[in-house]
Amino acid sequence: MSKSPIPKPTESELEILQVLWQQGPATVRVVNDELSRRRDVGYTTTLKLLQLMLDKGLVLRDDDSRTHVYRAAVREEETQGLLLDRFVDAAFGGSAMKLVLQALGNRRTSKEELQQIRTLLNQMEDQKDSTDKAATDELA
Amino acid sequence: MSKSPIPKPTESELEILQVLWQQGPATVRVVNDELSRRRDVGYTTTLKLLQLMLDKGLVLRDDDSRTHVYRAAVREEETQGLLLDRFVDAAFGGSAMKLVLQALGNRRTSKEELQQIRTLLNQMEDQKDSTDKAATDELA
DNA sequence: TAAATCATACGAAAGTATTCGTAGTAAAAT
DNA sequence: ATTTTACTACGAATACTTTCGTATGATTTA
Repeated sequence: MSKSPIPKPTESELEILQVLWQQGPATVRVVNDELSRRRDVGYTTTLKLLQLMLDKGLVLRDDDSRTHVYRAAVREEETQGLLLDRFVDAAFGGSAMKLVLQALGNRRTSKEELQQIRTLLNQMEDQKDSTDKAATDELA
Repeated sequence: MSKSPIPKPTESELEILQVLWQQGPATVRVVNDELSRRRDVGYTTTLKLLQLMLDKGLVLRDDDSRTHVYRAAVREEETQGLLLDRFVDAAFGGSAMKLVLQALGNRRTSKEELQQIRTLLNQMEDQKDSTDKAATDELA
């Protein structure tokens, strides 16, 4: 069995996934109410989108009761990672570094956040060191 | 006169912009040859795309000679910044930090690149310090 | 100079995404 | 019990993107 070939969500679908990731399983009405806070969108539009997403395997639904409950079928980090890869290719010619520098540079970032990144950086360097050592040991 | 409302480039248009940013002004043929290195694309398709981009104001062209020369009308960093903002909203619910952590986390990044980020981080902290000090001075 | 090559313009088909109207039906309100 | 409200299904209109074929004309080659 191979992993399901779930397609890349479109922009609208992503909007819905955000709601489901944030709120957990929800009815069409709840999703639509949430979307409506941001922009004008008809109920049946949201319904149709959720139905299409069900077909694509992006969401699952519980239709035990008449009012169906939808939930995300794809994990947040995984999906974001996938989209990020594509985006880095499309907009930054594949250079994740350029993207990171842009994201950090042109933006107000709090000290706490900077520290968070620093911590991650340290972890990565540590790991790289041990990797390098392992590689050296290999050769010995 | 207000600034032109140049639309967000589509994925194909972005591909072309990448070429123009990298190579500088180029003919349709050059752009198409470059695109063809990556995927199968007809000459008139590239031509049409460039013509549409001209309409939208994404590129400019010099048609003094029969073989037109196109060049990007939008700057690379600016466009990337714009797209990045949209992407952060669409895929990361507006959290640039989550994006950066993802980008750094799920990827092999060289020591040099890590150092590059560290340097940027230091610059940002310095700037933040001086800003804080200025704000403090204000209050005194 | 005739034929082949190379270029642009443009219409239109094909593909994909988004939106909404309408029909049908179940549940709730009166 | 009848009316009103809430929900799903589905077709179809609209919009946007991408792709290509064909017409037309200029330039180069034989």
